[in-house]
Amino acid sequence: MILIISWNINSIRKRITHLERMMDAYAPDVVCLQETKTHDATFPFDDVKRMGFEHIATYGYGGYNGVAILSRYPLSDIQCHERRKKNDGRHISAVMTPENGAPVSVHSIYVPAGGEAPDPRINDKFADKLAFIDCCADYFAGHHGFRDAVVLTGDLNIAPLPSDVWDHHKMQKRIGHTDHDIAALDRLRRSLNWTDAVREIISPDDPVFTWWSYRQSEFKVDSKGWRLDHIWVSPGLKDNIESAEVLVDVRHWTPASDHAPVLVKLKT
DNA sequence: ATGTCAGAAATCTTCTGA
Repeated sequence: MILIISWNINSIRKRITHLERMMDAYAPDVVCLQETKTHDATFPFDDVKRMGFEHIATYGYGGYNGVAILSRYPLSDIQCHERRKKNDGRHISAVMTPENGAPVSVHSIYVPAGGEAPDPRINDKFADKLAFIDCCADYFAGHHGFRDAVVLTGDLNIAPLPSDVWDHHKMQKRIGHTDHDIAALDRLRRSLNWTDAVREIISPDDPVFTWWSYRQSEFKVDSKGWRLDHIWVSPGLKDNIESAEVLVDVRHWTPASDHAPVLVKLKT
């Protein structure tokens, strides 16, 4: 069994006690983080190692972005990926080898949010988001050697299904739920014939959210969110999905990240 | 336009990104 968590932590230094609490409560084997918001020089390596995660891969980018992989098991072939010719701390991967299991390739990805205007012709940030996703799709399509055991995780900043937002009609013109977003995410999904692990377990008819805005003063964590964070598996792992859930209660731990972790268990 | 966070650079506050 491999227990994987993906979490946009919104500053690992601000959230270090929450990270420890989550490790204790859910005992994951590997944790993929996004928005660590720290240079590698100020990454809290000692704290994370003390939690039992001695194998750490980080790709920091100062006060913004930043991704990491924290593992109980050895990591090899750590790669910080340049995407659309920018080195801005948005994609890291490593191969994790469990004690009594086969190696698994693990990816932690932070897709650009995309700004406000839902038209890539006038909104450079949105065009950059779509270009980033296409670069990831090209990369995975060219890496058939890893097809058997790959896990893609992260804040993909897209909610693809009507049940992934709290009001499908209202959100169709909002970045993250536009036709452009959904088409781009589908191109990425087809790049390696990925399976959306959460939707294998939870019916596509049921609302599932991983993000709730800080800006809604009366936000209801259970009812008014978006599913922006995902864990996908390659075809070779599709039949290994044992369970999947969003750790909604973590969104209530103050001071909270605006994202809740996603947890998937894989049979090995 | 608005709401609320986090980090940076420079202060007792404003900016940027989300």
